[in-house]
Amino acid sequence: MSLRHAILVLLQDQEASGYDLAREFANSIGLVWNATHQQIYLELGKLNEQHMVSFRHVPQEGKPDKKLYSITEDGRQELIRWLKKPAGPARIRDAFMVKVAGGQLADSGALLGELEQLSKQRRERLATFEALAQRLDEQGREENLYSYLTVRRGILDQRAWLQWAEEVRQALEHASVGLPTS
Amino acid sequence: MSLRHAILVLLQDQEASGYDLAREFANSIGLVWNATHQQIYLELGKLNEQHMVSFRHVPQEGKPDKKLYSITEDGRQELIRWLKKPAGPARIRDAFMVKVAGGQLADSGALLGELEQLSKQRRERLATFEALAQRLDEQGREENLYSYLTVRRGILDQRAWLQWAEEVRQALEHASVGLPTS
DNA sequence: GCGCGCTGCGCAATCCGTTGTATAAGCACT
DNA sequence: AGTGCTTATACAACGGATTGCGCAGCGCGC
Repeated sequence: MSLRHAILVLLQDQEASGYDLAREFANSIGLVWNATHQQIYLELGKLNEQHMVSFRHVPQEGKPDKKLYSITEDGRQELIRWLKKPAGPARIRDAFMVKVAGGQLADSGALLGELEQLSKQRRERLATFEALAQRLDEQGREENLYSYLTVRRGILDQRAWLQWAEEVRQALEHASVGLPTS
Repeated sequence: MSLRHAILVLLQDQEASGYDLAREFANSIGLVWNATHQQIYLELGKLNEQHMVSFRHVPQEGKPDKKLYSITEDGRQELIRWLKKPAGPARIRDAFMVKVAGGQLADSGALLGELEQLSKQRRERLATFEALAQRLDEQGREENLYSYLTVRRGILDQRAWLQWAEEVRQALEHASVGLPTS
């Protein structure tokens, strides 16, 4: 259970609403830990009850009011405590990979189409991360060291995936030559 | 929910016991989809009720009896149906990455130690995958195409991680020069 | 004028997944 | 003789995660 810790890490830099956090989970941190808005709102509620975060109401015009959360001293202590003990093993659930593994039964054309679509998403993400890395570098890499390293992980991950996708594309195009396209 | 589909993919090649599957989930497929033995036994039970797998009792001496499961025609149909529809997004839970992102509060020394340990595991995995890839290649890459591509994904993933780890190591060693080790 | 998408919050039900416990036999080490 | 690992299966309890639903107003395009 370290969704709470991921939230605390994000709140360390700046106060944020549940909605803000949900967006960050969909982008940057999403590469490493994902969560939906329902999960985040629930966890923020629990963290508040346990005095690890506090919030202030911010009325807005044209938009719904929001709650801006910030980390408390208790929250910071909990984060430090958690950082000290070894992290649990990384877990993944990649349905597309399962499909590739079972590819004999699949339609190569459909698989290639899906691969193209995912590649497009990965290329976009790569561009975003590269821009972000450059920005952090210009601002001073030392001050943003941990953010910079996290983004680097994202970049290397996207590149590795895209390289693999290229291998798959070539292999499947070869394999589907002369086969029915259906 | 595609633990069931991962199981069906594995059973496509050969019949296996719950224990066999658990081992495969801990190794090869574990890179892509992980599951514990309890989860697997439970899912096998459900798959059996829904006539997607069948099993035969195999009495053993010196060891407990086992149930060897194989995929049925219904199971194969379900797999094909699932392969046709687009895969859900990949999900990850990497607690160590969360720790790096929140690294300002952490002890660099401890983080470096954990990094070393994880690197060792990754290097071992890389060696296993490289050996497996070579074996598949010698047996004929065409016949084992989908297994080969899955293993390639594993190799590229480990290499990318190790490259990143090297960057982190250098950055943290720089950063911790002159700082208190506590 | 109508639908769609974005911003923003939240509840409820159900399903998935983890953790703990249990049984049972052989083998290796101390 | 005791401890712990491996093979092999399984139940029960709890907590985490997904899915479905609901409210609410603004802006954009057709």
